[in-house]
Amino acid sequence: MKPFLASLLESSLNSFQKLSSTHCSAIKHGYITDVYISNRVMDSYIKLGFLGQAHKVFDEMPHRDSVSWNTMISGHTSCGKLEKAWCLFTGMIRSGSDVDGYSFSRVLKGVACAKMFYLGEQVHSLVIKRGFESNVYVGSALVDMYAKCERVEDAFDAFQEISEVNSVSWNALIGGFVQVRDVETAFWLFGCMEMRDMDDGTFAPLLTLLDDPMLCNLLKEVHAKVLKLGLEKEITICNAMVSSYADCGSVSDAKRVFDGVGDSKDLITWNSMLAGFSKLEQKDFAFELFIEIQRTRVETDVYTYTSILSTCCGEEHQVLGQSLHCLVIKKGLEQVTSVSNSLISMYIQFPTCAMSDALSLFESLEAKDLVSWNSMLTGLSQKGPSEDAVKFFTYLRCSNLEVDDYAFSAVLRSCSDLATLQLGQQIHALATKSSFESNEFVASSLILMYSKCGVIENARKCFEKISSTDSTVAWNTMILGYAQHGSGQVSLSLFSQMCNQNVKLDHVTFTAVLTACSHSGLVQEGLKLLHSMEPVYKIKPRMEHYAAAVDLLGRAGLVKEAKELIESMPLSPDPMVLKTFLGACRACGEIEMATQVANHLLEVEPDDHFTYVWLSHVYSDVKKWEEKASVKKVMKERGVKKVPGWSWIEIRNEVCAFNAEDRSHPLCEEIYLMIEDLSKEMKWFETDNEFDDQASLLDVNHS
DNA sequence: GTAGGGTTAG
Repeated sequence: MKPFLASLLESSLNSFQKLSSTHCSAIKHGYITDVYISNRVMDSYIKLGFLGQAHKVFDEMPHRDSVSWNTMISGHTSCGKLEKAWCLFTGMIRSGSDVDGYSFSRVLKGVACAKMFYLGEQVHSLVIKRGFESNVYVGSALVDMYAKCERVEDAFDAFQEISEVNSVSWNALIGGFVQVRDVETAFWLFGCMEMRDMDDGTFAPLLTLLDDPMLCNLLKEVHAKVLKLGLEKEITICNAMVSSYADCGSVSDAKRVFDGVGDSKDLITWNSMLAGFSKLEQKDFAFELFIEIQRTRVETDVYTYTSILSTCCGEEHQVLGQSLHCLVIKKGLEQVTSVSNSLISMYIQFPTCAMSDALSLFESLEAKDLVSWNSMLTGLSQKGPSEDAVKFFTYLRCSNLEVDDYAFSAVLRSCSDLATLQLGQQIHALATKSSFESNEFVASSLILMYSKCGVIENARKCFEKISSTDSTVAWNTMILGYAQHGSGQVSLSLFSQMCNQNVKLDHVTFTAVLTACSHSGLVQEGLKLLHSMEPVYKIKPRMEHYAAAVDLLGRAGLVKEAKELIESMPLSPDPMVLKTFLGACRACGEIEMATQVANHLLEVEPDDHFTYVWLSHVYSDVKKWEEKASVKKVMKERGVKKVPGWSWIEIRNEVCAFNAEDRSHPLCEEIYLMIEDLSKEMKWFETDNEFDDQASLLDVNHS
């Protein structure tokens, strides 16, 4: 009878009805009292996902053996119910049942998934007590538990206790080093492995470490090894490889691997390629692929939507983004935190008034996480008003979430924008307390904040405290800080240090050094840098670099050279370059040229108040009152209003804002008397710093 | 009847 029932149970694996009728017949024939039969019934219920039914059988069993306990333990661990699994495990010990290798490996799996390190240590001591540490199953489960808890040294110790390690033991150990992103050790261990032990479980996690263009050659070596071992058809390897090639910047290699998978693609293959296109700014390919996924009727998931939503940014994708939002609602994914976070950051990046859409999404999201908060905070710090970003930061601190490096970095950028030193210092103290002071992004924002507030020595201190010496963003910010402070030579010497220490340069580095040259009148140095960007540093000059160079020439009074530079540009100059040039014309008194450029700008950007105001200044300079009046008239006709430039000063935690000729302050008389005194004093100290007394267009800040 | 692996948002 036993074999009959066993085979019946086997055949009823995919049907609850068949299984319950078999169960009934087992009860009817009295076979359910048999431990073996009951264990099989329990196991089948669990496999069909009916844990409650299995538990009922377990509770009603007159006799239980180790298999009964182990089956129930793994039933609970595999669906994440560690607490219940742990109760069963301790119950098993109390009942005097024989705790064996199966029990340990299963309970350890649950502990690993829940990352309950302290429970894991307790199990480990029991493992030693009962002499199971050399058992490859138990040992590998221990390695995995320590690895998942990020205790790589303990994982290594447990690994060494295993008498005969196999590929699973190796993979679990390497997985630990992958998780803590210790590339060196992970690859060292990989080098120690025998070829025969390497399988898909070895390569897939290792590949996730290769996510930088600098590691592209290593990626190709690993790829070659995969081919050598004949593992190139393994889907997990292919999926990881698509992501790695994309992260290393090679979209063509990613696509080649993706195409090589043929019809065996699973959802992760599609999602990896989609994320790759999205990351590498191949937006059109991403949209095409998304449509192809729909066409092939592959069931999409959360990953598919987060990737495609992050592809939609900017004006051209606004309508598409909104349609995708509808699709998300239709699919019932709007309350999934990661999807909603993608929607929030998508709306924030849309150019037209999308902050309120983002905010209403944020407010209606039930399970907000740190990414949700930080997305909003970053949006507010980029689009303003900065005061709101600061308020939002205080709300975040009142929530039960821990403020992280993203949040600190964003709110400090708003402090820079507001130039509120005291508030910035308070947030600096908070960041230090939370150990984020040496984080490259937080430190860079601190550098920015102190530079903007004029305390360059504190900016330098923050720069010195950064843990990684190769942080491009930190170097860039420091260079820019000195540039704005008028210490161009210091900026240039930092730039050469950066080159000597092989810190990666990017386009921002050049904007910063060109600004430095511009503010310190280092014309030749600046031009040399601009012209060496592409041939020496392989970075193509962008519009902002030309604008900085035009500013450099303009401040030096070399308006003809500025004109020639614009004419020699490989790109046609954008309004920013032309506005900078307009400033140069005004400074050099080139009225005709200024009029020409301004007229062109008035055609391209008729709604921008900037050109009208500057052109009218140009005419005032040379007392051409009629022309000035006609500019004002056109401005009025077109309904363009001057946006006043505001300045502000922080006094005892309070920000006082004022603009030109402002007489609204109660202490106005005294303030103006003080300004008069200071002006007199300044005249005494007037130096030969001729390049810094002209307002730079690039520095103009409006609130 | 035991242990390991690939995709997302700030």
